[in-house]
Amino acid sequence: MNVTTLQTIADIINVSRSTVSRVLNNKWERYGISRVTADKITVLAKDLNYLKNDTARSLREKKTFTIGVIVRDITNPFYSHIIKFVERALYAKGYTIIICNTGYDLDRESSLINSLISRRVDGIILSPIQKSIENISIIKFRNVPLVLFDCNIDGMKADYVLVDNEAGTMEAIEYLISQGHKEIVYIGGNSYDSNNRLRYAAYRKSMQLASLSIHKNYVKHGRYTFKHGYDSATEILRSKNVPTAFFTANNRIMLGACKGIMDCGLQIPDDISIIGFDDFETATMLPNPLTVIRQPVQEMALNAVALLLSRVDKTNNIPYVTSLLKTELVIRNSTKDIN
Amino acid sequence: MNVTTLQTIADIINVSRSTVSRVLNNKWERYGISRVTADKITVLAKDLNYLKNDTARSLREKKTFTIGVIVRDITNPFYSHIIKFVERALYAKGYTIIICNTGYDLDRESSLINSLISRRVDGIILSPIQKSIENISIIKFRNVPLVLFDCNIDGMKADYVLVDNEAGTMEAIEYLISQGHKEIVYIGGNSYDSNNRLRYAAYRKSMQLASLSIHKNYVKHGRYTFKHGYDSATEILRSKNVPTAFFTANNRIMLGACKGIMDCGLQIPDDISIIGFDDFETATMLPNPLTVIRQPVQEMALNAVALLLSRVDKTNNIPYVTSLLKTELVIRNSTKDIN
DNA sequence: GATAATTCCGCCATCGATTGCGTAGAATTT
DNA sequence: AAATTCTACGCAATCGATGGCGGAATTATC
Repeated sequence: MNVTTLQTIADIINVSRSTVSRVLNNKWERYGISRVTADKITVLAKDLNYLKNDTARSLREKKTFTIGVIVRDITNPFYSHIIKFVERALYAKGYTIIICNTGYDLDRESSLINSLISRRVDGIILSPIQKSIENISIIKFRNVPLVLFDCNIDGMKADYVLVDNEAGTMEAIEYLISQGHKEIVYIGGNSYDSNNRLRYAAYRKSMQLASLSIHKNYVKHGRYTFKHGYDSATEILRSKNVPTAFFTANNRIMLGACKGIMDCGLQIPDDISIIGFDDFETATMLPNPLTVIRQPVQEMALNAVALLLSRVDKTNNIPYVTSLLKTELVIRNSTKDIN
Repeated sequence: MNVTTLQTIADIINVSRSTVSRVLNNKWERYGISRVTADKITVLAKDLNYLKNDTARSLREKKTFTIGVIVRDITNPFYSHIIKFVERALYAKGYTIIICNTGYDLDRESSLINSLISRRVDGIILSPIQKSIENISIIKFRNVPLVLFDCNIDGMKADYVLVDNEAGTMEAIEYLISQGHKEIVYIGGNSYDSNNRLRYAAYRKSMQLASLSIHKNYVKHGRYTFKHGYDSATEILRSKNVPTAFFTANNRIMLGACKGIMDCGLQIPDDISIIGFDDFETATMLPNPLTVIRQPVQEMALNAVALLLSRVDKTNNIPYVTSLLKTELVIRNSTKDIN
């Protein structure tokens, strides 16, 4: 049950633990330790299966080589892919990540943040809930390096990694309009969510630019869930005014809407066209592959990591950066030209 | 930039840090500290935003309240759901989880395990690759509590959380047979993977029990990927012997196979029936909702957590436990009765 | 032979929190 | 008044690794 520590090794070879530490950290030359001693230590450490104690090292160094990553929903492929890339990039730099899932719960987010700070993580990558302003303030108050992604918090100066929601949405809506659609539905997320607000604003802007009016029943805000997409779609399709196209604000809503459309006995894209935010694996699996707005997931992850590490490494006061990435309209086959 | 420590508080109130520690850990009564002092300390700690330093505590207590969770592919919904439930359950018990993604890479798994042990995690939940035996030995050698899930390693005694692959597969195959299918394809994962081996064996057994022969081109082992499913399905469907039903060993393969079937111009379930392992969100989204074998994800997660914590808490030597959970055949509409 | 220059490494404080053991002073008992 | 019992804490060691400063021992130089 006894674990090998520096002292164990030091005692056997009859040197001090400083010497052992220096050797095992490859600093023996700098400290003028003879090759003979160094070799003895190296060999013995291997024989004893010595593994450094990171908690001790962290305490002493005031650095844990740990990054906290907080997302809203780990089961959403958008986030799980982000996590995958973030983990990979950070691991390559010697960091470990602690992943937290808020499930869009503000209290939970707050408590997770406190826990991460208690653990003295070297930085936090956070996909905040819109109302997270106070939680975020705590992080800043503690001077913990922070990168926010996927959500803009009004009035909160910080480093951000975001996509250009406006351009992405407008490209999609204009594409629909170019195909002759005039009755376009918007099914979005929480009305206070920044992504949703921006996407909605862009939708309105595009419609306005084309002098198209928006039927008031054609806008549904709600949760980013399958159910919301499904319910909204069926409600609209069962009303007397039936639109020709749908725009959905995320992958879950899109899936729900598709299902709703199909359950109403309508075909995509023959009866209804649809475009949504987020690409995902099964987008190509529906009877007609879905046209989507792809977010550059890997790039977002890498940018977030790079931004964070630049804060972690240097104590410099770079001005806050917002990395605004472009989306891509992936045209498949879920819209129909009705001109 | 200075952080509040116990000493900071102690100095201001003129007590020792022991006293502060005892108060903040709610042990002041036990140590006979007056309520007056206790209150002063509590109030001041709040005023100064004191947050305990977990690295220090971990070092002293030889306990980190951290659990490592290693999965093969975090972007697979099966694992991301497991993680979600594991995280939630452990968080409720005061633990934080470090998530690692091996991507089916053995070296990476080894290196991740070492890193977790260096960090002195209190336990590890591992979804191993089949060849992980040496990696696992390291964990056992270090005496780190361990639960393996989703994969059985031959000859490795340990705590396991598994599903009953045999019963689950047989139920599915027998269901197909009961519908009159005789030509049933098996598209599986890596031939050395225990899940795949068991599922394959069960498939053979069911076929044999029904006195059905297995065409040698009707068995495809490979990677657990969309591509493998797609390629296998199209290859088989383009050959001269066309089967009537497919069995697929996981969600990714199933999706690929479905796409392959559709791309060959065939309909599910009219032309081809299909059943696969793993339930997933989009299973209901295809033209015809997919009949699948559902693994009890939440139960698996909770069992793994419970098992692990029982090892962490007590130093007792409970004999190894294998928690074998039942699957459920979720009948939707991807198979056709051809009797 | 004495001093200077190397070579090689140890001492000890430090990071922050957590107890086991002990004790000063007040209160109470005999 | 002496002895005993409480009350209310403090002291100091400990967890394991790190690094500044210093110094003994050996070799080189004059």
